Amino acid sequence: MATINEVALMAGVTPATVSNVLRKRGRVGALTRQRVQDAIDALGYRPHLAARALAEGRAPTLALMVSSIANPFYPEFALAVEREARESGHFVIICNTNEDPAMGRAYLEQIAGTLSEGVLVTNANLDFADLADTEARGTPVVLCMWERPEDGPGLPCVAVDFALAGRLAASHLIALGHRRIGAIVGSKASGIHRPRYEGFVAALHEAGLEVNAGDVLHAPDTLQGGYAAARAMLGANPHLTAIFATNDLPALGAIHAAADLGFNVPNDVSITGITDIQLARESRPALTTVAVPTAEAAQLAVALLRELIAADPRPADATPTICKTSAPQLIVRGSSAPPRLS
Amino acid sequence: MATINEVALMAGVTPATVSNVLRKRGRVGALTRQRVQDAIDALGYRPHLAARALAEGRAPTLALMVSSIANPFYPEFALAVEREARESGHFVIICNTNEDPAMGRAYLEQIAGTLSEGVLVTNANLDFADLADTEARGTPVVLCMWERPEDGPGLPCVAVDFALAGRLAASHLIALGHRRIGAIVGSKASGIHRPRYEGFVAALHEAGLEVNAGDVLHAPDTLQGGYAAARAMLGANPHLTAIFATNDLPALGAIHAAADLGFNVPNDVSITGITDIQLARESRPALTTVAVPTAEAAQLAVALLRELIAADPRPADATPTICKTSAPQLIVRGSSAPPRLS
DNA sequence: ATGAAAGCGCTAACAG
DNA sequence: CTGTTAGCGCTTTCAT
Repeated sequence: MATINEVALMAGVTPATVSNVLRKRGRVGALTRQRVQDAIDALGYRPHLAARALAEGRAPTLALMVSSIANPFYPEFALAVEREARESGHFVIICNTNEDPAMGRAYLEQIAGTLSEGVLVTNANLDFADLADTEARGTPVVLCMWERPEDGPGLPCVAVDFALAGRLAASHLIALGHRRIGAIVGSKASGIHRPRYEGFVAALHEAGLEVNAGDVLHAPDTLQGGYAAARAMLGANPHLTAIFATNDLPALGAIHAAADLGFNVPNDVSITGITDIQLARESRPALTTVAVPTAEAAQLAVALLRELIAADPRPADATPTICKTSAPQLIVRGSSAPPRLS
Repeated sequence: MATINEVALMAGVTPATVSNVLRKRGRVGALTRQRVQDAIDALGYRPHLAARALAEGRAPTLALMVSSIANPFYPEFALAVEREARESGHFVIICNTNEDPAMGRAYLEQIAGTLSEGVLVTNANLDFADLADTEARGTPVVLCMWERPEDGPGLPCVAVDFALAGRLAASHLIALGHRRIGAIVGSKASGIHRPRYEGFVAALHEAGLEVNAGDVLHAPDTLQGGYAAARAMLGANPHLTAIFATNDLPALGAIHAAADLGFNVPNDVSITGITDIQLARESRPALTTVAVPTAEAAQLAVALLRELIAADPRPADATPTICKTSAPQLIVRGSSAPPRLS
């Protein structure tokens, strides 16, 4: 790897001039610039990013904390994050915590502020204290897609109106004529998917419908989780005509369960999800769901992170920014229909 | 962010001693070590990774080049890569090329050797010349899951026996009694999935079966691609009793197409894929496929990369290592069955 | 318009 | 066992 010194030597200038050429700082003669450029090309010189980071007192990367990139939701999110991060020349380091707070802490301690200039956190099961520490140590942290900002660690956050998402899905089912609607609620950690469920409940109440406790099941936020829950639910309550799930994956699992039990989806039972992951439109029947602005959230989160980085040193005691995405939107597909007349 | 100097100052020692404590180099008195440790704790000191990288002449990250992390295959792969990379203290930077060679080049030029110590390449549609340049500039590059090492850029490679994979899937269908088998072959770039298809053809020939040119369709390596291809294929050749796809995603698409055309899978038509992505076992009917050792390949690739990094300066004119994974394995699920008697 | 010099935070000899 | 000294490659005033 050629260094800036070698380039300078070859071009007969000092490293400072080479640096100026590189940063396009203008204050360089056309002829000199050409000589430098030639040397760069001849040597195949590329600036050493770690060195540059050190000299500039910044870091060229952002850390993206997720529980597992293999969870189908995150790849789409990560892609959008990377795209936006590139705008400011940042690279994205992907940090899988595997749901283990200790692993999350290890990541934060190692790279926050030393290799990554900022940290983006989605549902990675991290200790709030670790996040607060990171922030206190001077590295901006932004939460994204957090269910309830008000219950969080009090950090800057990009919020999605998940309550509205729940409400939209429920209203759709109600409008179709469903009166007995089961709910599969993500159970991971405490409170996850609470707002979605609350939106669901609110919509039912407004329509004068009861939420039967027996029709609400908590389940892991996975296909299998939804499958098991739906199986149990449909087995116990054959009068249900619809199932509301707080996430797409369990909803998809519920569709499988219904099929296995001999129910036709959507004619015997309607099923809805929330998020609109790729798979939602690609499975059969395609899933009626409430699309959450994933890419927009990612973009806003990175932009916010960037602002915080630029605002260094951050104004003390400022209340953390909460930034809202545009509203979630109902997407009607093949998994919902009016209930059978019976 | 506290620096090593501040720690040293507080502990009444020099930075060198602090460094020794950090690296557990032993040559430090118990009492001094304690004082240093206390200072570290008091200050919340964390070593600056960029600085360390610069001083050590190495980089703390590995670059993972993929075309798009949103392609369902990569997340599983990336997860395994990260897991293995952590073993040597490396972080993983995810580089989505979006199928654009120019974008791939930009990534390589920027981070190879300056922020990343090594580059892991899967199917990211990169110019071979760019890879060769990267390698020539001194940054180890390892190819992984490459279809045909012999046709590649002549770089170290972790190879999967994809021909065998094709053969296994085909043999399975033949053993079930299928005689007229269609093929959906990934068409992205030239030659992708060639070995898989060749394995398929070989198995058919050995069984004395013809490959009817009309029964072979090229399709994009996606669900929709497989859907369209299968629809066309089943529409034109109703005598087909099975479809062999060179990848899981198109196979899954084919299942949907068959269903939409009123065919029962597997009773009217059997369908097989290759890879065994998560979705293969989670969709209905679950996909009969040939599992490729994804995690193992990732692990081997990172290990190989590590070796090459350690072997710096690499022995010139050494022929690039080719490292083989264990064999792919047939996984029979619900999408394949004997053909109807008729 | 270009050069000289200092320093970012850390590590790695080598001395003592 | 601990301190001294020199960088790693780059940027950035401040001179000239």
